[in-house]
Amino acid sequence: MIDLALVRSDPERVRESQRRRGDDVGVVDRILAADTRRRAALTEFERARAEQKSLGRAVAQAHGDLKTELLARTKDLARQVKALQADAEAADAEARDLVMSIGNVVEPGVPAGGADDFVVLRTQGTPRDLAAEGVPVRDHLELGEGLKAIDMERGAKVSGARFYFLTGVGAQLELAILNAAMGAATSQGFSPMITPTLVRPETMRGTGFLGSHADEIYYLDKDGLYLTGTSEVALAGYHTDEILDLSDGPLRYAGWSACYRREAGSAGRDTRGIIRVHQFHKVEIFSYTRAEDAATEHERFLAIQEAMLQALELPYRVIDTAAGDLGSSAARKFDCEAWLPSQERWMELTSTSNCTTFQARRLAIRERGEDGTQPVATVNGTIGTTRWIVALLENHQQADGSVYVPPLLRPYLGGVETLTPVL
RNA sequence: GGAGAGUUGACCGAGCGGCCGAAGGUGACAGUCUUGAAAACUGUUGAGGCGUAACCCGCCUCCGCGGGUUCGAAUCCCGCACUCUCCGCCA
Repeated sequence: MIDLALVRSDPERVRESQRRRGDDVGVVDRILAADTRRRAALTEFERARAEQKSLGRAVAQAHGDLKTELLARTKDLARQVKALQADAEAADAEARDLVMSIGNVVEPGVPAGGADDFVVLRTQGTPRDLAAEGVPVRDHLELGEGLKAIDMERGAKVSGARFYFLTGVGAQLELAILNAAMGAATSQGFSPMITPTLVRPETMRGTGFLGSHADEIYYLDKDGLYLTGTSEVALAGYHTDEILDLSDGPLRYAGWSACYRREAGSAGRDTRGIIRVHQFHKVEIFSYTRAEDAATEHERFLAIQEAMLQALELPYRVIDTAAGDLGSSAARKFDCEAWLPSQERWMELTSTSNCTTFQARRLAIRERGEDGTQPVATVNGTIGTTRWIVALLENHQQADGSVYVPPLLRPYLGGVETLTPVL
């Protein structure tokens, strides 16, 4: 939820944000109109209510005829107050719905446009020339099957399309990635967390995921619970309705969880292997910071992500996502994309979003300031997922179908330097 | 799944249908005292909103959430969520 005060004081800034996102600009003026109605209705209700209260106090002290007379007046007033309250509540709900309907105000510097209008900030490492090395390019599934690491067929048999088993070294590889990520996060001061993956509607709504992406989310009708697509949801909900003490710096958490995604709009895309699946694991870092420190924290997240990818010796590029491709909560988003040799394209491995005060406003998460409280900012980012297996297998493949293991992961794989095919 | 008890501010905890946004305590902050600290004493200390752009001030809302009764609800009634205890069931 954006700041209503900002809409009032600087509507043009909000209009510009909507324009860059490619969203409805007219909503800004509808918000202003609704807010005017809301305040008028509220003032009227409050005036009537104040009268009712003072009359009520008089009733309590009056006796006899005077009391009877006063009671006659209050009855009518009570009806009036009730009606005015209903008006005020309706006007408030209307204004609130409108404010809730728009995405976060994008940060200055965010490229305008849609999914293809990202800006490449830098490219790190060089994709191998596999042909020159005499390595026949195998994709991650072929490599994974050779290693007996990935079993798609049985995944489909048991659960359907986009499900899989990780077996043997495949399972170990995933645990290695996640453990390395958890280790990196804790050494950077993030508290390790294992989070719930089923959440209440209020939590899902509060984190901004029930907007345009609602179709992406699994819902358990019998229980009224949503399956989360990222531990960001639980980590953001963790401090709902709290006033935090950030005087010792940001609160930093690293959440490990299974993630569930319906992939409703992506039929036919990335159908081979484990690039796009319904269930995977992820380690997510998450910070609650002061609003003025959020951009710095965001850069910090990106640096941690890049350090992970470099330690895994993966060639990648960093993109600054265009406004139209941002989630509703994000004011700015950086993705790291690794090279995918089998498809000769870049594939997203990490994403980090600065949500500024958008989520915190919805979830009522504040900090105590000089005078009163103010909403905090939230920042989130990926530092390890199942999908990283894809990039590792493909980029580190050898001519014989074996796969080089970067040193960071070896401690989790019994010290081996190479994964070799099972014949 | 069944039965019972509970949910009040940062925390503990009292609360009669009518000066109750709520006693008392703890904590925190400030002051007095002290070379300094502790102790003691004194004071301050919830959130959201409207008037209003800001101050002062005034007003409204909030006692788990949502309804209802009433001139008037933290208090009475109904529903829901959550917590705890016991029983049952399953690990």
